This record gives sequence, structure tokens and C-alpha cells, in this order.
Amino acid sequence: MNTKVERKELSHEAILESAGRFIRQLGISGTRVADVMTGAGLTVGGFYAHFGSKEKLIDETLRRTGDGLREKLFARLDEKPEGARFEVILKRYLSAAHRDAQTLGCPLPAVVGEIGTTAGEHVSVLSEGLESLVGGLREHLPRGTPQPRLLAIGLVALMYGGLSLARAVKGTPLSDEILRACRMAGVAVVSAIR
Amino acid sequence: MNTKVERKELSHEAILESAGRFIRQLGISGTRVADVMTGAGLTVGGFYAHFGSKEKLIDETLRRTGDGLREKLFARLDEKPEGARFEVILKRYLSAAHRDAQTLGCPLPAVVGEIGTTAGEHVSVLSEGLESLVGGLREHLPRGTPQPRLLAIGLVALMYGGLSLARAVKGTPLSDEILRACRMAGVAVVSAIR
DNA sequence: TGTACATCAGTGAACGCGCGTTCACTGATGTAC
DNA sequence: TGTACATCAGTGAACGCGCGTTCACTGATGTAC
Repeated sequence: MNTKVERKELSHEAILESAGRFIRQLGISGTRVADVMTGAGLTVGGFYAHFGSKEKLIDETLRRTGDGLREKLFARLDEKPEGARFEVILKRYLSAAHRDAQTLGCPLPAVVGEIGTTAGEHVSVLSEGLESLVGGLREHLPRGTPQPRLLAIGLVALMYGGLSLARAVKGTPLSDEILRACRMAGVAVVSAIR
Repeated sequence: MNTKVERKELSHEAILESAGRFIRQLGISGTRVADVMTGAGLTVGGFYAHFGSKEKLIDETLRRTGDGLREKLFARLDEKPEGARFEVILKRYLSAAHRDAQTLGCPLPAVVGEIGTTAGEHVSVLSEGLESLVGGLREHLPRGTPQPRLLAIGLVALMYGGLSLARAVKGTPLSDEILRACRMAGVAVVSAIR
């Protein structure tokens, strides 16, 4: 049997996981504390034994989902030829599967727009997440690419922008076009800079 | 003196203008009907003589602000050499001034993330706005560019993504870097495609 | 032109609901002796 | 080992506030005669 502390940690994880699903689907203001707890198999009242406030939960969840995204995005890249890695990342991020798996994928589209409005802490969590994403992508650019940081930033903006718009108009033909256009543009930028 | 009808139209315009400011600053769920009315110099109660619901107001405001954006973005381009027009558009959209003038500029960053969550009508309004933006940009690409629609879509995603992220981390050094990186990337894509 | 009535844009208070947060309580687990 | 007490994760109801929407009312403008 688990100890009391271990059981509490399991609940904690369950809450974070549930919050991750809600935040990516509905954004910050769309995520309800009560729903998150129900999703974790618990009831509302217990929430504040785990997190000081909804804001704290959001911060923690943003960090978690950001980590998860980068992990998936940069996984198993050593199998690929070095010059093609950034393209694999582009294709993963700008895939129809990623667009449709909103509960599992990148949290940015659901969250970026309302970050400015909400509590100040969220901004720095987002900045850190972005920096990590930029740093990771930069490392997988073709060796010797000039201005790698600036290029990585541009690619992140393109990827994020494409996914956001594709999700926003999901179901229309435009949505698929956006994904395709951004994959093409991403490859084009890298080839132009080199 | 104005007639009764004309006076009502003036109020209608004032409400739309006020809503435009709120929506661009705070997004859809962040915009309060009461605040919009106060911003228009009126009181809450009168709102429903002008719009059937908050949703209707949002739709109308999205159309208006979209029109306004394209007007400014594509203004006075015939003064510029034909091959440099898309670059002027890029610079206008991805400028620090546009990032900072959130109440006046592009409504997309504040709105795209929550479109999927809210009423179905908003999605088609957004799609139409995007199509217009893509169409407008496409016309200002260098003559003879291959795949102009796809390229225009990619550029729109890049511009939107860059502005959104730059606004989200506004105040940090990263914010300026994002704008610069996206202007650079935008120029690079067009040159690579040609 | 003057008078009586109709219209209707706008007011301000109230309604109802949703949601973050609090709190008294429960009951299972853990500890002391 | 058994018993009495302490701890504390989780429950469920209540509180308070914000916000979209409704509605009875006001008063200025417009119309009929």
C-alpha cells in the first residue's frame, strides 16, 4: 500500500494532468477549478490543499505541458540525418495530428492571447517556455547556419502562428492549407538563410 | 439637429468603437458589455436596443476591426516599388509601434485562441477575415511569384505568430527579437520561393 | 401655432447563474503507549 | 498486539462577487389634429 504522502502526490499529479487537458482545450479563463478536480476524480473542496490558487495551478500546468511538448517535439532526432532534423520538427508540429490532438499538444495557442490580461507571473513562465523552445530548435538547425537564434525564433513564431490559425479555423479547407503553407515556408526560410 | 435615427446610429458607432478597443486589449471573454457601454458614453441597459447579444456585438466588431487593419496595412502601397511592397507590409505589421498600439491594431492575437471555445458564428467571421488578409497580401507579392496563395498564407501565419508572441512577452528583450526575427524570416521566405 | 398623445433611445436597478474560494466535517491512516 | 488519540486528504455545501440579460420607467423628440 502507498503511504499517505505518496497518495497525496498521486492526486497532485492527477490534478495537473487534468488541468493540462483543460488548459490546452479551453485556455486559462476557460478552465474551471471544479472541472479540473472532477477530471482528476476528486471534488472541488480539496483543491486548495494542493495549490494556493487557480493562478498557481496554471503556472505549474504551463511549465508541465511545455516540458512535455519539447520532449515529444525533439524526441528521437539522432536517428535522422543532421541536416533534416529541423524539418522533422516542423512536420511534427505542423501536422494535422497535432492540430487535432488539442488536449495533448502545444499549450501555446490556447494560452498566448490571454497571457497579457491575466496575472503577471504567467508572463515569465511563458517567456521561459519560449526560450527553451527556441534553444531546443536552435540546436537542431543545420550545422553552420548563420544567426541561428534569430532563425529559431522566426521558426517558432511561424510554427506557433500556423498551428494557432489552423486550430482556429479547424474544419475548413483553409486549415489544412495553413499547415502546408507553414511547413513550406519553414523549409524555405532555412534554405534562404544558409 | 440630428434626427432620432441619426442619433441612434451615432450611438451604435460609438459602441462598436468602444468594443473594438476592449476586444483588442482583453479578447472576447475579457470584454464586458457594461464596460463597452461606459466606454461609449452610455449605460448598460441600452445595449440590447443595439445588439441582440454580446456574441452579435463581437461578430460585428471583429468584422470592423479586421477591415480597419487591412485598410491601414495596405494603404499607400502604390508609392512603393512593386517588388518591395510585401516588405513594407511586413514592417508595418511587425513593428514595435503595432505591437504596442494594442487597442488600435490587429485583433487576431487577442481573439484567435478563444475562437474555438466560443460561439460557432465567430469562426466563420474569423475565416472570412483571414481570407481577406491572405488575398490582400497575395496581391502585393512580387509579380510572378510561384504559389502566391500558399506563400501569402505562410506570411500571414508568420506575421500573426510574431505579433502574438511579441505582445505576450512585451517588456522583455525577447519581444523585440521576435519582431526582428519574423521580419527577417518573412523576407527570406519570399526570396527563397522566387 | 398650440395641444395631446405616441414613440423610443437610454437609464438604472434587479435577476439569475457561474465560478473561485472558504470552511466545518468525515473517515481512513498513522502514532503513542 | 491492542486501544485511544492525532493527523490530514478529501468532501460537499455555502459565500460572495462578477457579469450577461431583463424590465419598468423617464424624458426628449416626433406626429396628428
